[in-house]
Amino acid sequence: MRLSVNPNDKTPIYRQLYDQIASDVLSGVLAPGTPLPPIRTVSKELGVSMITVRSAWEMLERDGYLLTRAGSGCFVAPINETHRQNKVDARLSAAIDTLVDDAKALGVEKETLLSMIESRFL
Amino acid sequence: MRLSVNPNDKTPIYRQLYDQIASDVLSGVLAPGTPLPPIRTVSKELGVSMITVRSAWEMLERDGYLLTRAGSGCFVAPINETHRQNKVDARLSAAIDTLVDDAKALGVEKETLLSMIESRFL
Amino acid sequence: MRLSVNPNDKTPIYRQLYDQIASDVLSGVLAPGTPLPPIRTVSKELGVSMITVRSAWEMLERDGYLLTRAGSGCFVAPINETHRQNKVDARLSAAIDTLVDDAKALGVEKETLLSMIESRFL
Amino acid sequence: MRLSVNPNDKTPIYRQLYDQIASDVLSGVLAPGTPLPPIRTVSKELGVSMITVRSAWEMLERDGYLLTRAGSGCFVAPINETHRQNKVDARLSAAIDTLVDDAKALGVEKETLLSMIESRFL
DNA sequence: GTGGTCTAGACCACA
DNA sequence: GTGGTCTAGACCACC
Repeated sequence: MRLSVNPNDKTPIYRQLYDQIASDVLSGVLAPGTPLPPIRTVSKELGVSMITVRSAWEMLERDGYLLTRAGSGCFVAPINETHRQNKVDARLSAAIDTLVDDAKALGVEKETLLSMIESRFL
Repeated sequence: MRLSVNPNDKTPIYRQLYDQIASDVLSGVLAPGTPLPPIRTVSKELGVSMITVRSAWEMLERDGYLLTRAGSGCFVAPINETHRQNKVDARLSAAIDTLVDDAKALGVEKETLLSMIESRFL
Repeated sequence: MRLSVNPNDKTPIYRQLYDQIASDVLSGVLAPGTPLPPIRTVSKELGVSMITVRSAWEMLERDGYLLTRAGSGCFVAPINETHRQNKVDARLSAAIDTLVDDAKALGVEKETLLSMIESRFL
Repeated sequence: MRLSVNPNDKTPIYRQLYDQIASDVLSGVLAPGTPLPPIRTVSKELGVSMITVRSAWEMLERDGYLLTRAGSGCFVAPINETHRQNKVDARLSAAIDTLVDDAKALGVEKETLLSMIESRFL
């Protein structure tokens, strides 16, 4: 698992961490049961405060991506395959809706948009 | 021109205003030279502070979407066609990059993504 | 709205705050749209850190009890009546299940339990 | 005696063990004098650390539920009938107070609460 | 003025 | 060792 953080990005650090781990869980890169490195370790390696890391972990647990066992650490939560698929769809759908609405507002044709996307998908 | 604002949305109000007007200018819905309603009118109709409206207007002027003529109000700025096209492309490109990166991180295939988008484009 | 906190209680302070406000929203004591006092004010009055208060507020927003508008403050969220009733039921049901399981494990009869409860309900 | 443990539960493991045994002693399922399995056995069967089991046992001994005879292991402590009844009452009373306070805070009527409880007691 | 985020410490409970 | 909670500051964006 490779975590990285861009402090200059306008999206909050804890959000960047959340997104990376959530993606890895949803894509299967992080298998259920996998232990995560201790908060303090992540904190040191990324050069951010423990609390910032914790904040991301807490959101991840709330949303069902992680399980934490006090005293032993955090683990990737088991996830039902249909449930996983639903979450992937939901996440993509939201992003797509935003993009499509934007394209419509700008008066961009469907074909134009699709070809732009295709060319980006390498 | 129809402006609307959702105070509960997480995106700042001045940003919501900015985006709507910028889109309308770029798509041609608002033709160059079109006068905008006075700030105080917009402020009252939307129920937001004049300061908020002004900050959106200032940003739009800074980015070349509006012109202020002292004493007569704000007008949609003239815009060069290639310039317009560049801005549309830039804006869409950013959104597309985000979406494509997200799709990749989630392990979604190009075909799946394209078909999802196409179905949304009604 | 009267908030109070007991630092000696084993339940975390942010949880105590959460419970009080959630109850007041669910019972109707806090009507939708009611503005909450600023975090800093609550923080000072209760003698706890701003962050502790924020943590409670954040949970409340996540769970749909509060809406926050950056720059203007936090407000009690609108709530559908059936939704409200569901939440009340869910919360009581969980507490009841715990109690009944406990009573069963201790070998206490239904009648005994009911009379104990009735006598407490003044 | 059936002990079980859920490591994902938020209540500490030693507490889960404590509660189960205390309940069994108070309800009479575990009669005074009954020997408990050795700590190492419990530890292996439940997949938890010996230290965790020992800390539960120590707490149970401290609270008068168990007796340790050096060299022969742990046994359920003798218990006076009135003493037993007092402990049962104290434990239930605390749980009831919490529930009733919660119900009051939520504006739930006594009758509603009692009927909810009765229906759960099958 | 408001809330949102972050830091650098600290203490406790749990395993 | 681990995570859970809390403090006392700070800076920023928004209204």
